[in-house]
Amino acid sequence: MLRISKLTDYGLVLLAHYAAAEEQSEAVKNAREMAEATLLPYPVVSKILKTLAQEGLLLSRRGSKGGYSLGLPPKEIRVSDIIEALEGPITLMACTAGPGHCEQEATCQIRDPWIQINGAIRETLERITLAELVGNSPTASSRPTQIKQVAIENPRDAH
Amino acid sequence: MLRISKLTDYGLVLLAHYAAAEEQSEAVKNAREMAEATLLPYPVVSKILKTLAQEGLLLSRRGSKGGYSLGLPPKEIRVSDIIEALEGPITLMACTAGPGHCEQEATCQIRDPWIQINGAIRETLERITLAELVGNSPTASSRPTQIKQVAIENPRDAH
DNA sequence: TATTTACAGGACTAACTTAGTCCGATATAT
DNA sequence: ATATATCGGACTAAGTTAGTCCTGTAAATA
Ligand code: FES
Ligand code: FES
Repeated sequence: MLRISKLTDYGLVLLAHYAAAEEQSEAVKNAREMAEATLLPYPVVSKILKTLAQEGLLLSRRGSKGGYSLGLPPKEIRVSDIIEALEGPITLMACTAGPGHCEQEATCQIRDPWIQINGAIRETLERITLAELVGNSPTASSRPTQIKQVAIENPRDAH
Repeated sequence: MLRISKLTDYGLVLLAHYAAAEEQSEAVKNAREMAEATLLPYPVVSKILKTLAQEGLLLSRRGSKGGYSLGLPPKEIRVSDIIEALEGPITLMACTAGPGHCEQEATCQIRDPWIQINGAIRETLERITLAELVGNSPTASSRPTQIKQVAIENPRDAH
């Protein structure tokens, strides 16, 4: 079903909350506050925020009055960055990750086009930022947000 | 990691073989022949072909000299059809499948944009056919195959 | 008609992945 | 000192996936 894990989904939701909080200059929120805001279990929220901090999407401050705040402006955090932080590279299948990952390589007819498809999907996710996710696209008021698709060049046409 | 299951991957590969076989008027191939061609275990191939036949992407003929052949011309089989046949609707997360699937709905800020993203990815996969996958796009000789991305309209701009 | 071939349908298992919990250590503010 | 919160990682239960196997049925052939 071509899915993203629940934890990653939570991560998106959590970062969206941080982006919204930042607008109201309440940048620092700890894991407990976020758990309450999202109705998610505290240990789960804690685990996800830790990972996001490791990956630089959040800044952490320890100790009393500690918590997390966004590590970058919402406009500079791409949806693809969030997904990659929580579940690694965006690859639909083993063989799109690089040579030697797929046992079918020897007899496979469709590796190259599939790599192109994978790239198109990844680029779609690269073109959406956290700012757009929470409705603060700089273009939002003037025209519809365009998530432009990337043209896929068929490698078989290249010669 | 945003993945497609191995079985679905195999299904793509198998259908690509059928598309290639059809060009050489060897339309009917049984599961054993396909297992040999792809180096996949016979039971696995058999299981996948059964499902694809159920879903109408392959036609089956039982008995001696039986086997499977494409149920539609390669140009009319979309990559999204194949994925949906083998793993159900293309939904990245529970909440993109419809209301009532996601426990976060009550507090969620990002459901609408996420549905748009999901749609863009699905449409990307709808625009690629099996014919293009095996290199027989009608446009392939004249210009690069363009997998056009779908513009995502931000629902927040709609009013 | 008997036999062989091949799909149909579905039960079943082992391996793997994911979701979620828990704990001891460390850093910070008061 | 003490309370607060993150850090880092181990751990478990539940769910999913990949792969196998078996019995039944349809078709071709001799
Ligand atoms: S190389 Fe992996 S499916 Fe083709
Ligand atoms: S994440 Fe499911 S409704 Fe928002």
